[in-house]
Amino acid sequence: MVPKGTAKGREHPALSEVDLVTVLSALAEPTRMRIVCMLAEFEGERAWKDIDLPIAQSTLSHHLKILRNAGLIQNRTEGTRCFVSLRDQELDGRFPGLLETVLSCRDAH
Amino acid sequence: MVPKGTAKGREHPALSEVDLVTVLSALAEPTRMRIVCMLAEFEGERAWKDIDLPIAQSTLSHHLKILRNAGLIQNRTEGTRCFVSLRDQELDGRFPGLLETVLSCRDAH
DNA sequence: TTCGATGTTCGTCGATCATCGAACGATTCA
DNA sequence: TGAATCGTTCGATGATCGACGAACATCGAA
Repeated sequence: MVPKGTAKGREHPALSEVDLVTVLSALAEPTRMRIVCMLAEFEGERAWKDIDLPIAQSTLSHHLKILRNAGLIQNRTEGTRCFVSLRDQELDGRFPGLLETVLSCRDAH
Repeated sequence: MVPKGTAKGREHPALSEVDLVTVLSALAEPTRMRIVCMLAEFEGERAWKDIDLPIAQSTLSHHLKILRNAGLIQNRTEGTRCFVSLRDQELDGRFPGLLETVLSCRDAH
């Protein structure tokens, strides 16, 4: 049962099926926290390639998968390119204030 | 440099030295989340012995240590007994709204 | 069709983690 | 002093995690 629209196996779970602990686990890792902060600053999509961190491509893909499974981000494919963005609106519906609060705590250093 | 008041090596870090990711990591585990929720419901101290979960004593002690190191809880010794409570006020000073938001998200199932 | 670019998946490695029982240290009580 | 209680620490075990390179799949361009 592979989704037909996207050839690559990226799945975005319904947020109703996402657990709070899963979200916190996704955020409880420095690299992933950086990614989420980076996406929050840009208020929109960010190209996959523009996420430049000192890690291997496969490692970045791994982290993005975890963030995706936690309902924190979503992917959009355009040809061979890929764009990433936060699911902040939906997330706020499921966990009101959570992402905003975490990000504000993070901003305060 | 062992604290003299408490013979057992329980240390409570200054919240200024606690990292956000550390707090999230501490919360990102089902058993520890249950403990924090349990303490939040009681608005005050809870006796160590009254934290009855289906885990071994040593495991519980381990989880409490992690919560302690993350600045989430504090211990008070009275004779041979031990009482645990949230550091919610201090925590709110360091990470405004964080604990409250997380707990409200948790309450909402 | 062949090539290059883009992400994902696979297999592996070392590190960290949750869990337990056993041993330990501190304290109270007899 | 001796015994019991309470909580921590130690050591071991199996599971999970982050990291990487290599292989793979998809798509656009030549």
